[in-house]
Amino acid sequence: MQKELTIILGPTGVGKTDFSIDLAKEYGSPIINCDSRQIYKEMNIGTASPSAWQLEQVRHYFIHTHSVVQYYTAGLYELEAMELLEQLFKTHNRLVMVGGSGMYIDALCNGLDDFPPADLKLRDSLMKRLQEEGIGSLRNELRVLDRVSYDTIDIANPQRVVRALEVTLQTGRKFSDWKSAPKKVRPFAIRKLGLNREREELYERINRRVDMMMEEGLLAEVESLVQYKDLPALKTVGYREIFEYMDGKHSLETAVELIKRNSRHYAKKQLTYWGRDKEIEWIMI
RNA sequence: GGUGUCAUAGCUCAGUUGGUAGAGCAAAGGACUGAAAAUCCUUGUGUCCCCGGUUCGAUUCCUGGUGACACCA
Repeated sequence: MQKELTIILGPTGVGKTDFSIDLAKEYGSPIINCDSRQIYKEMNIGTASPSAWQLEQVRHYFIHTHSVVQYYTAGLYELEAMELLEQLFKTHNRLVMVGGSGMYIDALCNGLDDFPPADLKLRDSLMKRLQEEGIGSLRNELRVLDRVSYDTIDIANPQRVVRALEVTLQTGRKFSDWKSAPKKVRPFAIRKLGLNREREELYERINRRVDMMMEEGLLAEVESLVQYKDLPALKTVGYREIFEYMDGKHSLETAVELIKRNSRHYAKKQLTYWGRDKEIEWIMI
């Protein structure tokens, strides 16, 4: 029998968790998470992770399994998740995956090119140059070292310029050359189910959920993570705004409003990301 | 009741020495190959509160009205 992976995706707050548990029960499948923040054991309330009760219903993978102090990326996720799927498909024909991180999903479905692991020291020094010399300097260097990337990537986006330069300098091979590989073919079928709701309803759910997070103790959760506030994992909606409140940048009330707004922005950004993926079957709830 | 200030985009406000107007936020659209809940790009027509007056022309000046706020009674 053909092995099949069903991926449930959709904007934050749409109701993926409940949907995935129902489907997993129907399929007799565990749930593989592909949410880039629920992976972290330190982040619970603010990432709207499944509740303890929900976790008892179905076996979950990649929920609270990693630490924010680890450097984690879509590339590592691709490797770990593929290995897990290989194991699970030995005993299952159908598996359920759920999450909202578009890039993690793409990494799993199509694979990323085999860049070497990032050299974080090099990245830091490039970031420092970005601050001191401005983006123009880095752009010029990229134009000399890798003209194709210079012409094709979003040159206005510092993160992209730094990344292209970082790979080129680190490997001695142009970033654009690394990207030429075709998509990887997976040894199982993939079905993508996209959940969506009327925009207004989605936004109301998001706003309400943020209030609930505050009632459940989001403030205390974030306060307990101050020591990690500068790590990439903590640059996350719901955490960043409260760190800013703790720094006196705005009131707690304002922080909550900002979390709501930024969550709405995030939901919209997710929908834009998936807009071009024609493989997704959309379900309006 | 009197005096004063204000009334412009969904919100907060700027501005037009008289030639029908623009910022921030909200909102909408887009990009995306190891930071991705990240990072970046694009989009601003609205009875300029209402009636009248002056004027070639009023959102702008003037009379009156309405509403909000402040102070005085």
